[in-house]
Amino acid sequence: MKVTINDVAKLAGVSIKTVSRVMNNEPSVRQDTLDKVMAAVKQLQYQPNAAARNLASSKSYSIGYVYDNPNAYYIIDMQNGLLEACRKHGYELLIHPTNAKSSGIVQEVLELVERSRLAGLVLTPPFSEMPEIATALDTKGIDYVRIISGSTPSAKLKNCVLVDDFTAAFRITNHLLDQGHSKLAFLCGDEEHSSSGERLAGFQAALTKRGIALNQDCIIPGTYSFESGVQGAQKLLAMADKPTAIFACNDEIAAGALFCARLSQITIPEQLAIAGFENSPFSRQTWPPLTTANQPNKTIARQAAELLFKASKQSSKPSNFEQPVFVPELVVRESTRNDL
Amino acid sequence: MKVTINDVAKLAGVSIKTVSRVMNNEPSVRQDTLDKVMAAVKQLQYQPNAAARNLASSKSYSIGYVYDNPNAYYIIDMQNGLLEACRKHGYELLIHPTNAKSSGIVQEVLELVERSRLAGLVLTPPFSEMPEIATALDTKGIDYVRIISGSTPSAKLKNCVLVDDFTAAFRITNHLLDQGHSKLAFLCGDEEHSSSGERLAGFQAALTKRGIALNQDCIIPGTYSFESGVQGAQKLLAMADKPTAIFACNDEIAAGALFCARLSQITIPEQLAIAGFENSPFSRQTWPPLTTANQPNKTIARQAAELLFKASKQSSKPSNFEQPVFVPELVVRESTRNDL
DNA sequence: GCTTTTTTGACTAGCGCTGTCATAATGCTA
DNA sequence: TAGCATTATGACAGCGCTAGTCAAAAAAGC
Repeated sequence: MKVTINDVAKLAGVSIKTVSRVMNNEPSVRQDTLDKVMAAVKQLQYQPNAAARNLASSKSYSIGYVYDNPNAYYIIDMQNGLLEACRKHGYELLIHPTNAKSSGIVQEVLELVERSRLAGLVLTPPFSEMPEIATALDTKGIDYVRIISGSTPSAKLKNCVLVDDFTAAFRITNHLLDQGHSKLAFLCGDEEHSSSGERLAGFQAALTKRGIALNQDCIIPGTYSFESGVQGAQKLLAMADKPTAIFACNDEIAAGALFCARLSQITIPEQLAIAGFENSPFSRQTWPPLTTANQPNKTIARQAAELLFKASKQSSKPSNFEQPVFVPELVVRESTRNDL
Repeated sequence: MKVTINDVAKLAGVSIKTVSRVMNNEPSVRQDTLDKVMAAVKQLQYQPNAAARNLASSKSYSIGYVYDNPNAYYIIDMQNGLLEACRKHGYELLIHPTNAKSSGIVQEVLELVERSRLAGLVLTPPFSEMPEIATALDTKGIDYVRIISGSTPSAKLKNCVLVDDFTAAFRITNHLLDQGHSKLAFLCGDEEHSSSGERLAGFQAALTKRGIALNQDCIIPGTYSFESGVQGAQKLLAMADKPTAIFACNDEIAAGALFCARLSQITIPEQLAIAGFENSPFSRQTWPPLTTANQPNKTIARQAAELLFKASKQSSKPSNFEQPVFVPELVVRESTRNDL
């Protein structure tokens, strides 16, 4: 029933210690003994007891995913990506949704790591952008990888996976301009998410480059939610000089804007173009479908986890970090295509 | 730094074993020693080491959630509900998405439990409806709770949380009939999910009760997906004698039907009423918003976990199971309200 | 064939906790 | 208040594994 390291050792005709060496990828094991052991492992379907391992080595084989994000699609994608990497490397994933705005958040994260003996943490916005968390983790020597908005790797951004929101937003905006729009508006996401700021910056840069003036009233603060999109669009559509194109900070906001436009009997894309960001499933399910930028969350998450594993294995080399950069690609759909 | 049970014992002036007793809510600890220990625990912020506990007791403090469901909102709600219960009882949650249709699924689940030393499993459709899984778990003596479609508690459905899809569907259909519709259609979900069958049964029962004939061609097989809704609606709208109301098996299908109707220039709800099921966030985000049935997934999940904990604590009493029944409530919105 | 290097094994000592069972403290009865 | 039944507490072994130390064995090098 329960297979222990002993059984494997016996079957392979080697000592416990050797099996242990194999299981922990220690060097100085000959190829043929390694094969013998692996064969026995496979035959017995041996799975080392994580608890015992953990206890004996004070290493752990699980990582944590801390998040506070109302976007179900985002979370699921992230989770699946992390899980994929975890399975590959024999780790477990502990999910920890929490409230980013609670006062004891740093303490909470620290306790989580300690209590569950985590090997490391994957942080998404807004946690990945909270310096107090990074500092606390650094101090305690806890490994972590942040998924963060940015385009240029740098030392300060060690252990980060970057998502180049700026460039993606720049391209979306260009697309809007290419459609002949000149009165553009921007619906922001939560301001504590730097992605919102980056996307806005990309938007502005594109306008500037084309020499198109931006009415500052057309930048509407908001949150990453459908409701925020509805309200933001309401404000915009109430303006005397209505914009003809809206760039929403994510698909949910865009869907809200679409909803509002429909309420106001405005046709999309003829009277108003709307673009979103993220390429979440419902950007395909609105009517008309949304132009957006494809943010490969699952892949991003997988990379983040891989980085974390790499880090915790050679935790001595701190500066040698890769910093993958993802640039979400433009996806054009009917919500902006008035040329069709 | 690292607080062990030893430190607590010393500070409280008792033996390690007594602290252990307190931590495990064992009886026969006097009130005053209990207080002393609790004080020490609080002062040191002691958190028992799960790995050591696990190893020593061969009990485990984590449960698994096995799922295969493309519906992000559903998963997130379930997860959050489970997590809530887990936190309350000091358990951890291990999530395990997988493919229900893979051939080795029973084996996979069994291995999962063994490898991760799980205290039990929460199963949602379609896993909760696979007899081979229930049998395998029973044989191995593994605790589990199923979330399943049904209205009447029974011995066969021990360790189940029931969702009364039949009654909810009956009510939705009644609502449709109350709006004056007589040509109704039904868009099914995956047939391996019994919820689809139950909802269809409720639908049919309501029609029968009112003496309204149902055109069998108006029952369209499908899956729980947006695309399926689009395709299903396409078929219905191509019929010579179009239905005037569609009951979709869930909100996603309904959204797909809505999408299709829009493509066909059909106005909702004037020319066609559409109802969904589940009350997921986007039932509020379509245009017009969807009439649906509110399925309290988070609460359901919490209950399921609570049941599981109860079961694993007193695993000797098998028949004494509660079987909570949830009846999703009708939520009327614009997609069916042609009286307004 | 002999030395050097690389692999392997036997053994030991925990990791932090729980289970068992013996012992001590307390409560109860007469 | 002795004498017994209870209840509360503690000593100790051990869960399955890792890690370190050496020593023995095997392979490689000259």
